[in-house]
Amino acid sequence: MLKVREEAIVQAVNRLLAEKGFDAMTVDEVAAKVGIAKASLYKHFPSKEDLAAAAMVRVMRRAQEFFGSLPAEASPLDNLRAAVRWTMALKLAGDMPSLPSQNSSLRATLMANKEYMDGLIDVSDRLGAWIEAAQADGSISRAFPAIAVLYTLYARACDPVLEFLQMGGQHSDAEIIDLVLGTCFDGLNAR
Amino acid sequence: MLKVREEAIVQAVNRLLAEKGFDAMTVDEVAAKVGIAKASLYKHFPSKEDLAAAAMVRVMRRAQEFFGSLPAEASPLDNLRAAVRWTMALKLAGDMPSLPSQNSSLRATLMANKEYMDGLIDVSDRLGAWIEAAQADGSISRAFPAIAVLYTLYARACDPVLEFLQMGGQHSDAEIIDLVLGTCFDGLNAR
DNA sequence: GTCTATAGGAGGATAGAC
DNA sequence: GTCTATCCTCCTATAGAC
Repeated sequence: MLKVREEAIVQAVNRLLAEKGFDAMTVDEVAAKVGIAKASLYKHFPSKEDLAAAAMVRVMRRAQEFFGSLPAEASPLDNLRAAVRWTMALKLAGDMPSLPSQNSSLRATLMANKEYMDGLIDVSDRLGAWIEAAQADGSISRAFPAIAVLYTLYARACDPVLEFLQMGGQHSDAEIIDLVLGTCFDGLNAR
Repeated sequence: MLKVREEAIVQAVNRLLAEKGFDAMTVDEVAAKVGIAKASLYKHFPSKEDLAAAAMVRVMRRAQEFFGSLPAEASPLDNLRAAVRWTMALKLAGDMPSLPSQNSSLRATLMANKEYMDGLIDVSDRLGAWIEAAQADGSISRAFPAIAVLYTLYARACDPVLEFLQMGGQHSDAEIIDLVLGTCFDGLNAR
């Protein structure tokens, strides 16, 4: 019962974080969306920052589940592309929470959250291993440090190009994903 | 005299917008940075949104000046790469103001600002012309709609990869620019 | 046009009853 | 654990003297 209620809270937080971002989201909105009083929220989560952290933990878990669903025979590059596709689909669906990278109290709460940090490290390790394997087999360029490739992939989760193209209304979500995946892996230059 | 004072204000706003973003920036900080009282600020600019708009007008003007300084013999692709370089250098130097794309009162103020809108349209037109020329001469891939290319270039102005790499401390600003320029134009895949 | 002082309101968090 | 009612801080914006 408690778990169900808290899942509903975190889901509402997730949507609001995706829609408006952390700063613009208010705790009153979260309470209204869940349909409970604000004070009740604070019985479940001690602060707004912890609400956001719970949403991040949730999305990290979903990423790990997605990784588990990937076919074993896929190449490292296939896995990287699939991961980026999954991330962009989440964002286009309005389910990718977005946090400001500069907010320090939020950063502190996140980095103190063991579940989030463990998930982040696990996800980064898996992506990192695929990146190095893909560079070893020659599918990803060796000109870039693996960490730069990792950051570039992570950045697709908050790429404004996605929402701009979506707002334009000229392309379906699937087309947008293909487009941005193309610019990301193939580059803007003609091949 | 008034122009000098206002230029100092806008410069302070520009720095603060680059450092903390619009939401986290307070008018008190701006006043403190300039060294005048907050009420005096409001004699020059009617609102916080107008302060941000002035900073955006300034950066747009600087972009137009930069375009004017480009050599006439440069190819369209050269110009595009130079523009992205300039943008990223501005961001790495802490001089690229960053605004939340979802704030509606800010959007309204920006879109009501003729000087900003004219600058934005002029910049977009110049970039758009280079993009189409580069696609015509075969240097930029024709697989992407010109508007998607334009968005992709604009997005380098707020690319988190830049600050992440900068925070890592492993690369100089020049190396970071080369790296991200490489991922942007050449793609992650090996060529 | 600069200042001090303050209005006005939003929003995070808590008190205390049930 | 849920509610209502409130506290308190921060921040934008303005009043009014000089």
